[in-house]
Amino acid sequence: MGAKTTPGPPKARFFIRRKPGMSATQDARYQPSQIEPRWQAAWDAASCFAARADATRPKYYVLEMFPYPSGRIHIGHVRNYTMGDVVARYKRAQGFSVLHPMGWDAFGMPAENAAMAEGGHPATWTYNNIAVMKGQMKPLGLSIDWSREVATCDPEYYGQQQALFLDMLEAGLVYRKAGIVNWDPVDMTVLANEQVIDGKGWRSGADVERREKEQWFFKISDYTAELLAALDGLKDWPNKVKLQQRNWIGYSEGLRFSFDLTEAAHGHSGIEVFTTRPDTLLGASFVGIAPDHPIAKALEAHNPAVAAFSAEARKGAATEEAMATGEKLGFDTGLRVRHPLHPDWLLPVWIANFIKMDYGSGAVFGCPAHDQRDFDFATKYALPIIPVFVAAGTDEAPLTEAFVPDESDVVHYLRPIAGEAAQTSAQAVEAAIALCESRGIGKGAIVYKLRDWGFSRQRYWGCPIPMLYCDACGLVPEDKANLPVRLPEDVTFDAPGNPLDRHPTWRNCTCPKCGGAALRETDTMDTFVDSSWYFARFTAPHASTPTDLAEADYWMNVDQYIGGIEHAILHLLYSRFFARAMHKTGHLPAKSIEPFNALFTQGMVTHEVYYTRRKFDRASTDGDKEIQVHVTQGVFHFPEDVVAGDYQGTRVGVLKADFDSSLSFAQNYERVKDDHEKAVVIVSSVKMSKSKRNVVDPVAIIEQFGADTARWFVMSDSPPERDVEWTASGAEATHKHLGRVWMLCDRIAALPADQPGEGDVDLMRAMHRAIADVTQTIEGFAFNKAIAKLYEFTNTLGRTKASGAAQKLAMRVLAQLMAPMVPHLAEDIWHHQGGAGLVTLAPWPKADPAMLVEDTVTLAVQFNGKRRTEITVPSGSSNAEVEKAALADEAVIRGLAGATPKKIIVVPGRIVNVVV
RNA sequence: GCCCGAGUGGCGGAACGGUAGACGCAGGGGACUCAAAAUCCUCCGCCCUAACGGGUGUGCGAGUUCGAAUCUCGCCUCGGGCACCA
Repeated sequence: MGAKTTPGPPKARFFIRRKPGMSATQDARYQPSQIEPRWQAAWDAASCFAARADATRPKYYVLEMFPYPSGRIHIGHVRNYTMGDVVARYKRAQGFSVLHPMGWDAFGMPAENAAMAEGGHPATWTYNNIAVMKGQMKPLGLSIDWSREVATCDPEYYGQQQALFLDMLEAGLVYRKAGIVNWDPVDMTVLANEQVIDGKGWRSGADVERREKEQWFFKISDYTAELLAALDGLKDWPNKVKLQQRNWIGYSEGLRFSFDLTEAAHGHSGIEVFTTRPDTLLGASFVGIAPDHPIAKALEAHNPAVAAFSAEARKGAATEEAMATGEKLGFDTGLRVRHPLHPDWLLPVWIANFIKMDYGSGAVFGCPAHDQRDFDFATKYALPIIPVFVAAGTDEAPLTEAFVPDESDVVHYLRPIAGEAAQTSAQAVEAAIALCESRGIGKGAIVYKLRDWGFSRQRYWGCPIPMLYCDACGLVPEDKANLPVRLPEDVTFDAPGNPLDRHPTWRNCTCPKCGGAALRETDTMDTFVDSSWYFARFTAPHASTPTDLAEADYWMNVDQYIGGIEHAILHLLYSRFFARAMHKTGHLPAKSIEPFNALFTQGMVTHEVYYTRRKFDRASTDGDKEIQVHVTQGVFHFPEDVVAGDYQGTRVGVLKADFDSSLSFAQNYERVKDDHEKAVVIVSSVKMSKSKRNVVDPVAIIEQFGADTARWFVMSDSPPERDVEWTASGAEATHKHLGRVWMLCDRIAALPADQPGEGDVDLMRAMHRAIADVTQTIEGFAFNKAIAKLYEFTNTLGRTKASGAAQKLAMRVLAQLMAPMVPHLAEDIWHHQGGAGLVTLAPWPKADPAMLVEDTVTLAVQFNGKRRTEITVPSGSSNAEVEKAALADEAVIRGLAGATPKKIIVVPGRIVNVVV
């Protein structure tokens, strides 16, 4: 931490003073390290957080996306789980029966990579990490029902996942087919389309190759239309997420029809295409097919020139460079098709690299005049460019680029198929589809970008797919009685590829159908399968079926789901599909096909980056010459090694090793500012990463300041959906504030209960206002505003002269309102103020509406909308009374200078506007 | 290229179309102290003024309105998502 005031923990340097009346057990200092473990033990002893299905109470299920057990908790985890915990504790106090579970997304490649790098077994690595991370999370005091903890790598979990798989297989939602897959050459496994980012594997970053392979698929396409339509019903999801899902599903409306080949080729008499622009059919100049189109494949087998071209086109399609430059490559097959509207009009058939086999039918008709991609292609290969329409009021002229107007713009059709000469393209498309259908040329069709989810992975550390290969019976599902199909423990990671393939005996098994010898499937499931149903498993984590319907019926749906925006597409779309599949197979009730009622996507925790520069010369070559080049390299520093501060308006730093604490920061900086190896440059906040060394370790924070400080800090200032910057001074200020609250509690506890005072009504008004505001802001996920209100109320309470009894009451309520954010401190205050039992179990306070009304109200007075002065009137004054009071005001009289106002607008409780 | 979102003090951020800058951080001044830390008081958008007070101000430009940070239109900048999708 770069604190320039207090570099170390706030220990022996505090001035300790005992006050009369201080309780014997209470020290004068706020010491979270003593308070926090004590109250955590008290919560455990009272099993405050065990979720019980209680038919007499409303339930509330709050869930944060479960973590991958990487080995250490991150400050982002702290923010994520604290948000969930604030909601859980608040809802519990509101009388809900709350389910707030935690588990581990425990399968996946890092465990295997660790086994490869360091030896050992993925299971050992994973379970060790879980133990460490759980140990780091526990001190946060999260109100989690740990009895429901699950790890997806536990056979108890993945065995039920296998049962679910078998049910889905039976329901026709799983199939196997050969297809072109995305192959990650580094991780040596298949990736889903969603896991390919800019042509690279989402984990390895390696260029993804296209390979043909037998794959297992989930039939997500059965639900495409529904998954799209149901997004509209998700009222409490961020629009951003719904939009991303909509784009991903990718809805297109158009016409599907065939071009007849002049001569049948390799058993094909025609080429089916899909188009969203049938209105441009008379602008056709070629038909393009994908290199993987069946006709192209057949030609390839007979023609080496086609084979050479296709090989080039396939290679190019996957590389980033090809996608960036967008170079169009084509090969004229020599085949010809007839235009459906004019059988004598022949069009050439080209193989083109920009056409994808897995969208539409893998073939398009090219209309260069109205599609930029086709235009580029036609220009390169000298194909005709025939305009179908022109902008309204213009004549036909040679095109330099494709003319693609907005679909709601009216254009003038030179070569219309149907409809008026002047119409929008949306109207023309509709008319063209109707005409084509009536003439038997194709059919209106809807096409989606979303494809089935290929989920087999050639890895060890995943859920085995419970299928067998029997010579006699073929592909056979494993008998449910034999589940779980366990991963073998004796595996090696000394060679690339899947260790299950290499295992000497694991594959050998008995066919449940015929009793003969069979071989197991060695592919395992994508880890996204594991996370697609864990929320349902939490409702009955130890049931002997995937779920227990009675429990699922009580607890589902997840009322509030909280997690990162990075899961907007993959995890959330898969989970929505799984919920439907689980309903179809009888594992979830109908109400749960949309499993997450409300979704909240939180921002990241960021930190500024500190670096110094190292300059040196390095030998290099320039052509044949040996030369010296000057190199500048940034050297990153950890926050705890830097003292940051302000120097002449710029935020800069000094390395702690160079810092002389007897001098001011400016003096320190002046000593190093001309030395680039010592003067620390600070760049604004970015996502924490190990390579930039701008990481803040939550464990260190908790040790230094306590869990409550960490919790309060990550909830304050920034709205939860936005990124929050972690600053050393901010964390320290938070700690000081909590210390002040603690001292205030101490002072109020020492007051005699019968001590008289004045301003009780004002204090009670402030208290009820605070209850109302904090309640409302927590409900709205505006935790930063809730905290601002708590600061305000604390300041009021700190200044009040009210009676002892009123102050004690206000202090107890303050503890209750703070409890969701800082539960340990709240318990301590509650205890010292004589609150009954645990504040965690106390019912949430209710604001008295009568106490929210003030006696008087202050109104601003404007002249023509500009604020001039303000007046105070009794609340409930009529508009006429307010107007009279305003006109009697000295500043208003002065401002009017004898003139008569044209109009006076009175907004009750808000404003008076005098129009002159 | 297409689709979203956001621009408010030195900083994080508040503001049912109604007193812009709540609350916090940082900073200035003061009290206490031999001193420091801690604590407390106080000031704090910018410009003019000794002060009272006035002007100006929510990325830029228009518009709607008695009144716009907020609504509409057009720009600019930044961030995010998708992308040879037929």
